[in-house]
Amino acid sequence: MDQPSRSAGTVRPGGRTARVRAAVLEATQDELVEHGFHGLTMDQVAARAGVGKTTVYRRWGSRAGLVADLMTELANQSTPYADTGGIEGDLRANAFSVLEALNDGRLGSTFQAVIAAATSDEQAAQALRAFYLRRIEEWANVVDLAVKRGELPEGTDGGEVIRAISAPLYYRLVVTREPVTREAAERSVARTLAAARAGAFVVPDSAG
Amino acid sequence: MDQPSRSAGTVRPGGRTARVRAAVLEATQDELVEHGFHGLTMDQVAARAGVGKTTVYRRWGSRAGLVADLMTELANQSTPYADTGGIEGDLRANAFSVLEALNDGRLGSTFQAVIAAATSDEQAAQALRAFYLRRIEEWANVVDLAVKRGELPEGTDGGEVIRAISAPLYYRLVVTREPVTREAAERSVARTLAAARAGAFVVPDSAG
DNA sequence: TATTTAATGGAACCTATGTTTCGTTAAGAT
DNA sequence: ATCTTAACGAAACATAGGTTCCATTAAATA
Repeated sequence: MDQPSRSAGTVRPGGRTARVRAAVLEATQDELVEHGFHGLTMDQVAARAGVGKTTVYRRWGSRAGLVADLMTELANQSTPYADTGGIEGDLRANAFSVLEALNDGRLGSTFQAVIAAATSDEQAAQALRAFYLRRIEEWANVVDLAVKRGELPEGTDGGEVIRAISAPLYYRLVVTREPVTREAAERSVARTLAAARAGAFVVPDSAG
Repeated sequence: MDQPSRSAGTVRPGGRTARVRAAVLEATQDELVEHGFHGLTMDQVAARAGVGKTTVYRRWGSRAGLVADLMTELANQSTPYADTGGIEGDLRANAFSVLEALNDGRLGSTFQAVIAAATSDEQAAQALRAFYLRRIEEWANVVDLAVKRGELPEGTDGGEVIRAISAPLYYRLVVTREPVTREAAERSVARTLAAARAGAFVVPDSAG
């Protein structure tokens, strides 16, 4: 096979190629909603997208390649951090955006699929890591702003605060598989904020 | 096919049947370490276990069935909660036991596999949920003891505290796929404890 | 130790998944 | 408008993954 996903689609990305990609990613999401990552097949995706399966294999190579590309696509649509004027509002905005994403049929299924894929596929793992590290970095800004406003102690690690907001929600989604509720999101904010105010997110070697 | 994993192995569980199960679960773990859940095949497992593949299909039915059984087996080996005499020591003991498990080649691979399987298989999802809810319930005791000793506020939700200890570690393992370090475990304890002392884990309707 | 039959396992079998071939279509360039 | 060839897709093909059949082995019981 000619290199999947490398050569194909780069020289003439316009028109047909773009339409094929959109249709395939769309179909992939639909299939993930209905069958999960384990039940995802290249064949079904191709059929659903109205595209030759040869094309799907050529450009994406494998199921993991499909979900990795999907994740990359989502990364590009990432929304900027909120600025509500106060750290509590900002963190709530962050928690609720995660909450909504996880409970959205299409997005939630997609996240779970990529998480599953990433456990045994390096390509998917990288797409996943890239997505979250970018998102964390983006939202860490709200913490820096809060520190400047004097709402949180000097040296508070923004990235860690943002991780702490999301962690309990993903833990419920993927580990204990309990419903990810609005209350869970609110509690996560309250607890993270309590710890942050107590200085538990201050890193040893960062005093400016 | 006769009902997989229902009828088989229950009437004559001694001798050969037990040896087959042990060999198959052992082989499953080995395969998970080497190839991950996606690369796990019934065929390979059977060959590695030195067992007919018919047997594997008959008793476990699918890859998800294998990892679900593996998880059930681990649940039975679950160790009781620590009692170091202080809540900080107890929570550290909990965090370190999670840390060790996730960084252990065999256990870590197994957890990741079950998590992956659970995203699209209900049997695996149930085994996973059962394992963690049991573990959480078990360790929640250390929080109740701490409340009785006056170390934490009345009404502190033990299950939630234990979840909060683990969550950041699993989040790193499975979502951002960053290394799960000793420092991460220690930070998790410090932050959870700070929030707990501030009363952020007190549930509204539980004052005794 | 003999009997019954649960449980196993080799081998043949089948289907879905993945690959290769090659003719057709249309993007991009002139 | 014409040309070049990237990209697509139908169909034939290969094979790994999963299933069925039935003879063999050995638990459990007396």
